[in-house]
Amino acid sequence: MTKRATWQREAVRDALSTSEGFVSAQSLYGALRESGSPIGLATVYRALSDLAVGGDADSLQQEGESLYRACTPGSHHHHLICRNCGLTVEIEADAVEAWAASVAADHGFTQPSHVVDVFGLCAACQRLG
Amino acid sequence: MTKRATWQREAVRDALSTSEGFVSAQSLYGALRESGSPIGLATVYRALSDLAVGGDADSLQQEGESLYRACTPGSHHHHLICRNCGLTVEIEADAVEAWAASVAADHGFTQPSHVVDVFGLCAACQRLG
DNA sequence: CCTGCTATTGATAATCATTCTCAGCACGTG
DNA sequence: CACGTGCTGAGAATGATTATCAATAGCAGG
Ligand SMILES: [Zn+2]
Ligand SMILES: [Zn+2]
Ligand SMILES: [Zn+2]
Ligand SMILES: [Zn+2]
Repeated sequence: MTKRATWQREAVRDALSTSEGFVSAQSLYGALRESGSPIGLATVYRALSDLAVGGDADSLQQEGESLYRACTPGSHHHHLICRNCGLTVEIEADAVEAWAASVAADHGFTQPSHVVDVFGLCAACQRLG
Repeated sequence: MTKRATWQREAVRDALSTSEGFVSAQSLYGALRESGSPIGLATVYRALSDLAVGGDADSLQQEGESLYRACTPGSHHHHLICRNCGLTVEIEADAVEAWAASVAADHGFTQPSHVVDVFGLCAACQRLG
C-alpha cells in the first residue's frame, strides 16, 4: 500500500499548477495559508518532493532554495526563466540533449545527466526598466 | 582603498587550486584547519564569494550547498562532473552558447545568462561499482 | 620606521530553508 | 463499519550561510 490520495496533496498540486513560473515551497505554503487552507509546512515540502520524483513537477536551485513548477509530465525539457518575475517557458532542444550525452561519453563518463537553464528578462519586465 | 591583500585570502585561493574538483566552503574550511591554519569560517565564505565574483572561481549549487572550484580565469566554460568523486573536466561548447542566446532572443528575453552542467560517473568510479 | 585610517578578521549569534519526530488522524480495503 | 498503516502537522532539530562588532592588521603618508 503506497501513496494514498489526500486533499493536501491535491491542494499542493493545484496551487502549483496555477502558478505562472517557479515557486518556492515557502511561498507556496504562504499562498495556501492565505487562501484559508490549514495545510502544514512539512506536508507542502513532502508533496513537492513527491511531485518532483514522480515527474509531475520540475525543480531547480536558486540562491540556496529549491523552486518548483508544474510541468508537462513525461517529457524531458528545459526552461527559459525571467529572473525578475519568474515567467517560464518550456524549451525542448534535442541538440543539447545529444551534446550532453556525447560530452559525457567522450570523457568516459557513464550515467549522464544534466542541468540546463536559461535566464533573462522577459519583454514585460524590460518595459518596467 | 579596496581589497587588501591578506594571507587568509591567499590561503583560500591556494587551498582551492589544489582541489581536484568542486568543494564546499565547509570542507575547504575543514581542510585548512586540518593543515594547521587558524583561519575562520566566515573568512573562508567571504574569500570564496570574492573569488567567484572576481571570476577566479566557478560555483554551482548541489543538494542545497554551494560548491566552488578554481577555474581558468576570464574564460567562459562549463563542467563535466563526477557525481561520486567530484572529478571535474572543463568543457567549452560554442554551440551551446549560441543556442542559449538564440533561445532567449526568440522569446523576447534580454540579458541572457545560463546554467549548464553535465554530471556522470567517471571511469575510475565505475570500476568501484 | 612610526602613525592613522579603515578594511578585514573571527568567535559567536542570528537567519533561513529544509528535515526530523512522533502522537494523533484518516484513507482504503474487506 | 473496523482495522492497519500510511499521512499529517506543530514544533524541535539540523545545517549551511550571513550578520555582529570589537580587535587586528594592511597600507599610504610623513
Ligand atoms: Zn519578467
Ligand atoms: Zn535535457
Ligand atoms: Zn569519480
Ligand atoms: Zn555557457
